[in-house]
Amino acid sequence: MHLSRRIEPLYRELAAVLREELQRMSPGDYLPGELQLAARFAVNRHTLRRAVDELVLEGRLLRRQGKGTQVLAKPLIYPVEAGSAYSQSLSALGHRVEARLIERIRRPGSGEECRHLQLADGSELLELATLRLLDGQPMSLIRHRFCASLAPLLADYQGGSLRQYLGQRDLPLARTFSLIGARLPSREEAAHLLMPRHVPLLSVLTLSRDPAGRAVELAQSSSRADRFQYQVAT
Amino acid sequence: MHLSRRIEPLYRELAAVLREELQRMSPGDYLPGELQLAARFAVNRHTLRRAVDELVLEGRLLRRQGKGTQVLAKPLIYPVEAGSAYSQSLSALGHRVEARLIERIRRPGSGEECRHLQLADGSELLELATLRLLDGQPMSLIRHRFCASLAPLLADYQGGSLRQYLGQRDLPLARTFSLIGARLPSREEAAHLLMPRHVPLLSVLTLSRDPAGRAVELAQSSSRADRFQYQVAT
DNA sequence: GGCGATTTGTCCGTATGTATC
DNA sequence: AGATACATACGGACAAATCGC
Repeated sequence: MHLSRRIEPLYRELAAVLREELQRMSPGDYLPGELQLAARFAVNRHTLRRAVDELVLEGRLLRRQGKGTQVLAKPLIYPVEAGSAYSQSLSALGHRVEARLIERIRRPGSGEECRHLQLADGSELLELATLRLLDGQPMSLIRHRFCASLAPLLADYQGGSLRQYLGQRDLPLARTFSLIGARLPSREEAAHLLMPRHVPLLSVLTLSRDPAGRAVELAQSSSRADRFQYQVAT
Repeated sequence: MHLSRRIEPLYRELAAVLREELQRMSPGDYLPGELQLAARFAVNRHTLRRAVDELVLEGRLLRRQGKGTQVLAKPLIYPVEAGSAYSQSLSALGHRVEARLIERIRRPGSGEECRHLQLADGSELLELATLRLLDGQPMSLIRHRFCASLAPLLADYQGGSLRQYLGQRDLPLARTFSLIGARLPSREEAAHLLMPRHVPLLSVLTLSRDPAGRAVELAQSSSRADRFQYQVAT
């Protein structure tokens, strides 16, 4: 049925055409519907979808069921000072920083978590999950874990800088070490961060201590690697 | 035709089942064929393929046309001190470290490279590319860039620890800063590192200075994020 | 809020191409 | 050359999310 032996599969040729056309579109624009595009290229809708899959995987398009497929902006990279608090270094650069609390749960800690926090194995932890936005764009997810005894102190936290919140309540924190890795996002993480599945997350595990040296917070931040770099000064 | 409203799409449920079953298989094992698996779960082959797609994207499976679909090894993660020399921290832990020189070229530096190295714009650079292996497994690619005037000093380098080589020639180096990011490998990088395209690289740009404070080496290391984490102590 | 219309998401069926052994 | 495996492409159907009326 195929007219000639193509060197490239059809869906990849389509992807190349679309990729080229995207450059003449503006971020935020919507692609024509799938049926419409499939008709234009005279291919089956599945073949067109497969082509669009490629561009979604490359981070160029965002698909939303019921709405359409949108052209994404080319990402900027924000270098973040690894040593300082999350919000400070960026807002100092004139960026608008937001932190939204998206989850607050109590649960028993894993062995490793309790070890880091110097708690007895299986101690109850308070976990807060926050979504960080930079200039309105979702950038990072952070899971903060505290000993559950700190729950009263954190009861009023609803968003904004967590470091500042704790500092105002006489619990200033300082980082003691960080473990930096990278991985692909889970489906939930990708959904929260409005990002494609294939773009890596830069993942940083940090342990923070109070002035007396007690381990207080174990935080796991996961940031879009296409928008973030961590800078470590020595 | 659907029996009930599923919370998760079928292909994701299948993926979860397969992911679980993979843990009882050994690296190198082949999955049963797609038709066979589809029959076992009583789904269409496309639906099964979609489930396997998920696991391939997660880096758990390797598909090869005509051969089959193979279980990949669960990677070990080596924490590496970000501040110290590459070889030292790992060989101290009892790992076998190798460095192979794979390229040596002279070329004009880009604006950014020259700026970091405090050279005039367009100055000639010497670039060495090394492949690092840990316990026989390729782990990292490093591109070292020096001012070309150092070429005589580096003429004899053929592999092994570069820091040690320079230290023995009265040019000890110390890191001044690191910029850490993550990205997916290029086709070439994936080939050198014998890794799948969808596993992220942890990428670290470091500038090193000699005891007099002169910027000497700009190094860009790219390490398999499924095997490496960087540890930063503060 | 309800109700279509539109758009993307999932699933099935079938056929054929291509790589490997 | 034949068998088997994955890859691509076509087709149809319905589900689920979104939006406007």
